[in-house]
Amino acid sequence: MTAPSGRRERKKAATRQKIADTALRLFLERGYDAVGIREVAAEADVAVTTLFSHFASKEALVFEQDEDFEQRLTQAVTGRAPHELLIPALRSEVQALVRHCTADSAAPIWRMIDESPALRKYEESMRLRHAETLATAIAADPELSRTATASRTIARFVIDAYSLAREAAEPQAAVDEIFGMIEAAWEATRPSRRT
Amino acid sequence: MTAPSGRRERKKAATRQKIADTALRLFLERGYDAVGIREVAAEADVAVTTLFSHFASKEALVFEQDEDFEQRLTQAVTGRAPHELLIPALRSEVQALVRHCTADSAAPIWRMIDESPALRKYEESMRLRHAETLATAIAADPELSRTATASRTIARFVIDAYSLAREAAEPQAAVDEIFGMIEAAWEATRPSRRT
DNA sequence: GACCGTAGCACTAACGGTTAGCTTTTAAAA
DNA sequence: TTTTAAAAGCTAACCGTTAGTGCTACGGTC
Repeated sequence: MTAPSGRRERKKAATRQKIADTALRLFLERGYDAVGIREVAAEADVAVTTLFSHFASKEALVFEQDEDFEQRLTQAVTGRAPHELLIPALRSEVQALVRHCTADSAAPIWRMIDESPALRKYEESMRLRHAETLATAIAADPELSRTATASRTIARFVIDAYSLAREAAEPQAAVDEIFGMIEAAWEATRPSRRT
Repeated sequence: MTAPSGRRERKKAATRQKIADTALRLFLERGYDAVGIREVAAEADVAVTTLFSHFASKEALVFEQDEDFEQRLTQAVTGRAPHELLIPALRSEVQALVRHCTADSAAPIWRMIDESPALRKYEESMRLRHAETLATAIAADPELSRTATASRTIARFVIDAYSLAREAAEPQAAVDEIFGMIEAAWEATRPSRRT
């Protein structure tokens, strides 16, 4: 029960991947709204219930690897070198993430997302989850020692930076501009010391 | 056609109000998820299609007067006294909004919202709409003259302040804390002058 | 006051995402 | 091998939402 040793896991992962690939392909070919769940399931040769045992909702099919995103952000906090400053670390991670999702190859997917209200909504609440996770990581860092509110706030601001930059005319420049503001906000929360 | 003169409008408004009141009552009595649209319509004595001609979705029944919220925020920008500073004006407006929705009388409604994922999602995307509206108001103010990105960013931050403070242990204090950060971020965007 | 145009509402029937209940397959453990 | 439980399947339904179609009554016009 504690040592899951192989084949079953591989098959499950394969099924999951096949569903995700099929879904994305159909969505890009004919539009997200024009493709039904029953159709995706049929094309991936699985039952509808199987599809929903792998993905919580139709929208989740599109944001298949959103956990990567979440982990990269928290990694930027928890995995940074000793005494490496928080904001610059987050800035370069967000820079990378924005570059990644404004790349030409990702364009059709994001166009699809922007065009579907359901997908936009889903992404928005995903971002809030990510902000909460990031806030927890920031609040847990003993080097930083900020209040819970300050941690949550900065986390939100960082996620906002990602979201705003992605939609800006010049994403890279927008990241820099917004992080200038975040840097200032962060400095304003520096706890007063007695040293 | 241009002079809507009375009875029809009153009847329509009455129907709308009756639906909203009935829905809210049922939702609070038995829980948002436990009450179906068909049931709300029956209790309000209208057809389901009528209900949907007044409200775009089930969630919209709960956020009936969200336009007030939006207008109060933009008013805080466009309607402030000459030379009155932007951030303090927004701060007191957000302070008022937070006080309003953390009042005891509003508690059951917000508890209901917090407990329903659908309602949370809906509120989240509502907030993004509000942020965009606010951003437009800020960008349009000639006294401020900030970039489009800076305007959007500050607008997001302000909406974040509202949302974070509402959930904080001490909402009023949280507003002050977050607005301290926003103030700093805003200062960082001050356009360089040649005076 | 009679006459249209149309806004508001009703009804039925359906569509699409999602879930519950129950059975079958199949990998892993004994 | 036998047992067990996870993974997958099928059916049938629930619920929010919408299309299609008509009826009714109000508002403006002659």
